[in-house]
Amino acid sequence: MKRQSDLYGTIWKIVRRIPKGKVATYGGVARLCGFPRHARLVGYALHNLPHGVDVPWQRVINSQGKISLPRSNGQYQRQKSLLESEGIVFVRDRVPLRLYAWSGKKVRPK
DNA sequence: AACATGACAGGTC
DNA sequence: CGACCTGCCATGT
Repeated sequence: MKRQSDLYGTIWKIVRRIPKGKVATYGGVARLCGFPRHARLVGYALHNLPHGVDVPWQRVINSQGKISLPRSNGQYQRQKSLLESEGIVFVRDRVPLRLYAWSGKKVRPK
């Protein structure tokens, strides 16, 4: 199989480091991977996540602290349930900042 | 090679 | 806080 970009592997590796009971943002994961501004790639990597691999994809949410999956088709509820079963609390569909694994500090090298 | 897409983020209004 | 626009960059057609 064509070894997809190592980027995905790196991303999955970082996502695996998000402790249970905590969450991280796409941008944050990208930053820790050493690829600032590749937030969309993180989403892409998780979307292409093969079944069976041990990656807590549900712990990654967007910068607004919300789930980035469509409410239709049960996708949204599925992720929410997984997080709640790990102790994550939602306040008006948002995860409190105190539950973030890493501070969402931004790096603006520009 | 050109163009469209996306599980995003940041800034503006 | 919400709606909108712009920047990003790997992927797929």
